[in-house]
Amino acid sequence: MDISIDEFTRKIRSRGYKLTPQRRVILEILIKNKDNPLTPEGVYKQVKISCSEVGLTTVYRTLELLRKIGVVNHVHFHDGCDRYEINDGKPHHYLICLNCGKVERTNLCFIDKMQKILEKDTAFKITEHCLSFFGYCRFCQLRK
Amino acid sequence: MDISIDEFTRKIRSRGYKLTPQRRVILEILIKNKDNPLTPEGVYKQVKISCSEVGLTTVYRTLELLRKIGVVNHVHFHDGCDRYEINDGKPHHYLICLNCGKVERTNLCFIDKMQKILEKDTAFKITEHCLSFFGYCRFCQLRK
DNA sequence: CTCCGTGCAAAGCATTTGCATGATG
DNA sequence: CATCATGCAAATGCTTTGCACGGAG
Repeated sequence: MDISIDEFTRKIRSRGYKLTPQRRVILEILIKNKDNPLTPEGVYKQVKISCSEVGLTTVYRTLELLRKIGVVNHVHFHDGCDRYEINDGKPHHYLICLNCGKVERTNLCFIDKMQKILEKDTAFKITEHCLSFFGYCRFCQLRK
Repeated sequence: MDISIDEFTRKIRSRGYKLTPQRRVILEILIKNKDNPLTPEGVYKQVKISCSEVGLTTVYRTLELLRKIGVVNHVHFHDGCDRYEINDGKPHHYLICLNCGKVERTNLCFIDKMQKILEKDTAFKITEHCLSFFGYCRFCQLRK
């Protein structure tokens, strides 16, 4: 287990933010779903399932806060809503099937290399990136 | 000039879609803005500037149509709206400054290679991808 | 006591849909 | 002239904001 809640709570506190029960619950859910980027609505539902109570507004605000301090990443599946995943320091990239919606994760990555070259070439200081691939999974290829 | 409107209109017609004046205007605008992914609203404004009349709904529908037949790409800048750019066959990737919003384009790309390996490893058939980098441009780095 | 965080309700936008009208091949 | 495309208005859905209440230090 390379993700600990303590590590993240430290990060939150060190920035002067309080670790409220709501923030803790949301963090736990994100850690539990580390392989599955959740929408704010998805986080909200999981909160209910775990028998806790957190307002949807708070979910939105917390996710944005966590993103700002680098605890979660922002991901897009082109389906009209934002998704968030815990940032464990490894690159996460996704394969999204345009037919069945299946999502596969891959951590194959040339991005580090690409990022370094880009930073040198452009003098940009890169802090985040977002990469998703879209296409058809092996089953949907057959079904067409 | 490596982008011709005829090339795209052929693509549209060959799929059984009609080439209406509205679609033509939108195509022209996308070609004119090939270095600058536009939001549907942005396309709509450009239409007005060029003294044409196209409903916003039609803009949405046309962009989605063009995306489906591979004429435009879908891009995300994490700012709450979709963006579209003409697909000239070259990879387009972006550097988005989180401070001033400046967007730079780069076509440095390991994605082709990455895509081939991914397809082999996962049996996914990849048809699109979306890659953006976020960070701070050289000016905003100094201003902080 | 002062802040910061929360949660409700309402507002704000981007996007989609229903439907009657209009244009195209 | 049948079909597909358009455009308005309304609906939808995700996200943000205003504001009063509540809790921690």
